Parts: sequence; structure tokens; C-alpha cells
Amino acid sequence: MKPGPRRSVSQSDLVAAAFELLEQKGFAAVSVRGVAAALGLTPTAMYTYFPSKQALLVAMVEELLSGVAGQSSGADASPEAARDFLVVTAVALRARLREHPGAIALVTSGPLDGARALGLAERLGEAFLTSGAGDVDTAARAAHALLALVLGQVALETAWGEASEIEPAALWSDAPPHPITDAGAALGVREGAEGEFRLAIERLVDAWR
Amino acid sequence: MKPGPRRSVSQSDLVAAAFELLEQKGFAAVSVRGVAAALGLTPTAMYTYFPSKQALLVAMVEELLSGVAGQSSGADASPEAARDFLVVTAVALRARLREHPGAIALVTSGPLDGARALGLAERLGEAFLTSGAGDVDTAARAAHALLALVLGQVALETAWGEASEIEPAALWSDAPPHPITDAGAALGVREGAEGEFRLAIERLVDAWR
DNA sequence: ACCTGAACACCGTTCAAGT
DNA sequence: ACCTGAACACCGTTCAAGT
Repeated sequence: MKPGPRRSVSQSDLVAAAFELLEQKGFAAVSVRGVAAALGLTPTAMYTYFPSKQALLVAMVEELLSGVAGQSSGADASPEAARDFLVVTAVALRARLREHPGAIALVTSGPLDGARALGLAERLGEAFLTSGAGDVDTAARAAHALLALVLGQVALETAWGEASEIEPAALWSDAPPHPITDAGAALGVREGAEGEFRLAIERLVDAWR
Repeated sequence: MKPGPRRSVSQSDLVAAAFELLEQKGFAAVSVRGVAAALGLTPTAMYTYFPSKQALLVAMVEELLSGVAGQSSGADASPEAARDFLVVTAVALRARLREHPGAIALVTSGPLDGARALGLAERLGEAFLTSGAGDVDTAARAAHALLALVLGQVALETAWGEASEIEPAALWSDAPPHPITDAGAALGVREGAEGEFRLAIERLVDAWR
């Protein structure tokens, strides 16, 4: 079943193979050639399924975001339920992004304007509305800020997580001490303990209600 | 003055040339070969100045962050002055990141553990402490969250900014409507109007005091 | 319609050699 | 010490050709 006018794999297969590479060898290893080879295809065969590598990455982001926000946002639920939805969704999104090393590189490299990304932003806005945000404009701003906090937090966690592996000798350098930042490191702020994250999310959510 | 055992350029020259490329051709164009060529050097000559491309990128991030937070954080100032410092610093950091297209790709690709990045986090923590944060731990968490919000906000602005150029025809697609998100777009949330940004920062800062 | 093979214009990095 | 030139093992993408 090598050549022939019949489709041998699917778009989903390419996305799955790409995630396999992302998980095992990092973002840099997610190449057109690598993905194609993992499926026994020639690099050029990929262009039958996606118009470009960028399109493949967008499909990966969509896959990553799928299912993060449940079907119902709780538009007809109580303010307390809506608040819970916001916190739970933020925690779930962070967990999803942390599952795959290099996921933020993926998210920040590929545009976030897919249907799933916009749908997620919309659900967050709805939840802010029923949880106590005064009007639609405020809800939109709040949803934007919540999404930004989650993204930035994961980006910082990843950056600082990688960094600590590289230069442990920096402790003996002549750099000035950082008592507060070090206290944060001891707290697990850098490593991204879930409790710390949830606390920050709750503060932001409550600030917009 | 082609060869010879005398240093013909400096590390700063390489960083400057790299920013020139970043500004004019985007993050993907910041290559070892491109930077070297801009200075009339061979690609391999760069490895006399930096041990790797990654080291060059880290130097760029440090340059980007330099001067964002002033010398004094206002540790001996009033709580109100400290609050102002936090907001002003966040706004300045965002402006700095937005100056160069592809700056977030740079920041998220290269680690943020340079001296400047840690120093910035420390100054923010100090300011939170004098502005009303109860203890060192809370200040560390607050500084982390503020940094994350700025980073994530710029990342979202960039992603949505690029996206809107690609597919204006999506308005006519069969996708479900997004009234809240669209209201946000009309507000300038996506494009990143400074007023919207400052408002979100103030909410987060006040939530931690 | 789907896929291959060759080709184009690139990458980061290493290494021996020159001055 | 600083730099060049050649080389290695890669990239994304295009294009003509096969079935």
C-alpha cells in the first residue's frame, strides 16, 4: 500500500505524529520531514494534507485546546458556579499546556485564532458575565486577562524550569542576591505548584467580578 | 582589516545586528549566518563571541529588559508610589516587547533567567512588599503573576494581530458568532490599546495589595 | 488524486587550517 | 587569539514526473 491514488493516512495521523515528536524530542524536532518520516511518507506528501507547516501547527493548537472548556459555560448557572468554571477552566488549560514540553513555543509560534481558541475566549467571557462582570465589555477584558495570565504563567514556568538545569553554578557568582524571588522559588512559584497557580487565578477572577 | 588576531567587532555589535534583523525581517531571520553576514563576518566567527546561538538570544533578552525597571524600586517610598512603580514598569515592559516584532518568540524561546530578568522580578517583589503585600511570599507570588500577565498579554496581542491579517474572509464562514469576544475586539482588546492594558494591570496589582 | 525524487535556498555547529 | 573555508547533518518548500 505504498503509492496509489488512495489516501493512506489522515490529517489526524499527521497531528498525532507531530505530538509524538513534540513530546519525545521537543518543539525543534517537530519538522515536516520528521512527521512525514514517522508515517513512512516523503516530506512532500505532507503538502497534500496541509498547505504549510504553519497549518500543521495551527491544527496542533486546536487539538490542544479541544475539550478544555466543557460544552456549557454555565450561562444559566449561578454566579458561584460560573466562578468555579473560570477557575477550573484555567487550571485545565494550564495542565493541558504543561503536558507537552514545548507547548507554549507551539502556542506562541502558531496563531491562536483558530475556532477552538476563539470559542474558549467566548466561554470565558460568558462565565465572567454571569459571575458578576457588569457588562459585555468588562467580560471581554476579563476573559482576555485570564487567558493572558495562564499563557504567561506557563511561559514563565517553562523558561525558569529549563534555566535551573543549565547553570547551578550561578549561585556562587557575584550577582546581587534576590531574597524575594528566592523566597518565591522556595514556595514553588517557579516550578509551578498547582496551589500557587490556582491562588493567582482566583485573585484575578475575583478582581473582575 | 579583514583577518588578524585583533577583535574586529564586539558582542554588542552582534546583538545590535541581531536586533536589526529582528526588526526588519522577523524572528525567523535572526540566524547565525545572517547576523555574521550583516557584520561582514563568516558564520563561524560568531562562535568566538558566543558559545551558541542560544547565548546570543539570551543576550538579546537581557538587552531588551535593561532599563525597564529603574534603579530604585521605591523600597523606602510610600505605598502609593510603589503601586505607581508597578503599573509604570508593567506598561514599560509591554512597550519594550512590542517595539520589536517577534520579541515574545525571542523571550519564550530563550530562557528568562538572565541577571536582568531576575533583577526585574526582584524589583517588582520589593514594590509589592512596600505597596501593601503582607509578606515576602505573597510579594513573590504577586511579582510572578504580574510578569506572567504582561508576557501573556503581549503574546495574545501578537498572535491575534498576525491572525487578523491572514483570513478576513472568516467573517463569512459558518462558524458560530462570538458576541463577547467581538465586543472585545471592538474595544481594542485584541489590538492591545494601552488603556485596556493598563486597566488590567491595575486590577491585578490592586488584587495583591 | 496522491505520492515520489530531485532540487533550491537555507539552517546551527564542528573542525582543520591560516595569520 | 581571531578568523576563514569546507563540511556535516539538517531545514521548508517547489516542481516535474510517475501511478
